[in-house]
Amino acid sequence: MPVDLRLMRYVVTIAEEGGFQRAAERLRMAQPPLSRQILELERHLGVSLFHRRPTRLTEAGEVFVASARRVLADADAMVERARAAGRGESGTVRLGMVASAAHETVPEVLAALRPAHPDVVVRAHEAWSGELAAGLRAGRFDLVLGRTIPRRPGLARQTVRREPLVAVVGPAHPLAGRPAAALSDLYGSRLRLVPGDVAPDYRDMLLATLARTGLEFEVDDCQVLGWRHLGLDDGKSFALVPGSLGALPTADGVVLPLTDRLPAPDLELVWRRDALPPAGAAFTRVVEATARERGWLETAPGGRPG
Amino acid sequence: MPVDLRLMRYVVTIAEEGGFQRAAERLRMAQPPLSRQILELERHLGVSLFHRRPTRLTEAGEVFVASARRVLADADAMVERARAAGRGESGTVRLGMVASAAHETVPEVLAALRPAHPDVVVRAHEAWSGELAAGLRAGRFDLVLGRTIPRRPGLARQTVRREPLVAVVGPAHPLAGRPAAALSDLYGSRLRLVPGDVAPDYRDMLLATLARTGLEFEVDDCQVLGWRHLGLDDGKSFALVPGSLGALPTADGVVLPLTDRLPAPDLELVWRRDALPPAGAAFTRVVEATARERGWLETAPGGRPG
DNA sequence: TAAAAATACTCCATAGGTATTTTAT
DNA sequence: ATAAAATACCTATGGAGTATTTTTA
Repeated sequence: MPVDLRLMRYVVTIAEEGGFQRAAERLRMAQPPLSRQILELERHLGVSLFHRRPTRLTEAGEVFVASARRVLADADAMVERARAAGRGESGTVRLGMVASAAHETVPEVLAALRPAHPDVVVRAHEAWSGELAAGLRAGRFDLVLGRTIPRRPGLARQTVRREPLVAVVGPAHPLAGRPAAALSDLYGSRLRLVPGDVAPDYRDMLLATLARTGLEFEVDDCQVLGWRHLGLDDGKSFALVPGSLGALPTADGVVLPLTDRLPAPDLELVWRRDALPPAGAAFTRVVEATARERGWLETAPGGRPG
Repeated sequence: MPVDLRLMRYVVTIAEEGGFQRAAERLRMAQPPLSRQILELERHLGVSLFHRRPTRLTEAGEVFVASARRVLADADAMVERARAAGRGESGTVRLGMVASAAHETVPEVLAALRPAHPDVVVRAHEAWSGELAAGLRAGRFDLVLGRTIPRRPGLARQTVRREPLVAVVGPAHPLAGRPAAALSDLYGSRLRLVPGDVAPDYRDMLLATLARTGLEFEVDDCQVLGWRHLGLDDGKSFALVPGSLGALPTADGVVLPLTDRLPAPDLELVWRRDALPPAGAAFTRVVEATARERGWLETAPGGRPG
């Protein structure tokens, strides 16, 4: 005979009402089954919980009631917590993101998330585009913020931010110090590019955008990964990065806005349609609201990439 | 539909086994009813707890399981705690005691109780015999340690300590400083006695014992109650107290052992047979053991009062 | 296609109801 | 004498079983 919550409620109610009859009324039942249930419970426990006539708790009954109150309150709270988790009000989001989102976009989203969903924990991991797509498919990420995550059936996405590309040159570069430059000014400089094995789609997208300008650049792959090791100190190399990353202080780079207003690939939030936890859904709603508030989606003057 | 412990056990087991079939086996039941119960629970909560094929917890399920484990452990512990309370391993004993027990007897009993029953709390109140008997009848005390509690049907008792009376005199009394005295040496001194309204039976018992000696004493009631205000400084008064109280340092008294070895009324533990809490029963067992160990029941040379 | 969960139905154990007796004040 | 709890017996809800279908990896 399991001691279940129903019996705990019975004992607590009898203790509160000070009698079986009144307790039975409050429990919307008749007195005899209540008496019988308690007697069976007492027999099962091997202790009597109540003195009878008048009805008063025994020492064991006091102990039982004290614990039962805790258990009942816990059980109630549990139901509410589970429902809240189902609504995405608590839980963990495993977020993968490119470096160009980690600098400005994600911190602003997290700042908006905290007051709205204080019990949602975000575990953010920075990774290259290739790793993001793979991690999403393998279930290591719930959500991914990236720029050229391939479209596949089963993946849902939402554009988060459109922004222009800016050039970064080393301090020794002839254009260093200029307030802005046209892409044609950089002709003859070498384009330092992320290697194809870690972000093939991003690399292809960037090269396609450049191809549309009609200008051809010598391309040189970065050997040391990371936005802080672009290798620009030779005075004749440049890199192209999304505008929101341009403000990031780098060890060897000087930002050079482009008058061409070349668009960077859209920053998108991507998730597996069949595996989005409720907290992740809440996260997407916050991202959407933040993007609208900050005007991240207003099309840049240079147009958007097709 | 109440979320009871049975359903919690189901969810926890499915989570642990990683599947409905294996969980059903461990729960000694068939798989279909288990599936149905979980589906109904999920419908009731408005959240799904498991992803199916493969079976894995949702965020809400994680929350549910974490809470359910706590609740189940609490419920189990509750049953054990209630049983322990029923065996007297925890609980509160409301003890009434005369001052002559508070000094030496009760502290030694409590010292023996603590290691044996660490969760039994004793609330000890010092009171005169009359108040002890009344408090016991009224249910204010579970147990009473007194010397002349009247015998009544429904009251159970157990002798705790037999000891001789000693005389106490003031520093100015002619016998002060003597190592001992015979009762006859005190002839002519005034007997300071507890007033009849607070301890009538004790007073009567003492006077009867004295009457059997053949000596008659002038009797003078104490006006200020308390063993520290015997009023002995006139140099011609004395009091008679149980021996274990004689060692108590008093402001105005000097102990004078009696060669007559007059027995004090037995110190007895008394309780209502119908209202002894389990912790009280444990207390009586400890008292009995302590009395045996300390030799409190060895009859004093002077014999015992009949 | 094979393994696992969901559906359809059936049954029965037990929580609860009604009538009555017992018990303690 | 009366009020409250216990006992006896009955009813029916819902939890569990068996057979089967559906699903997706």
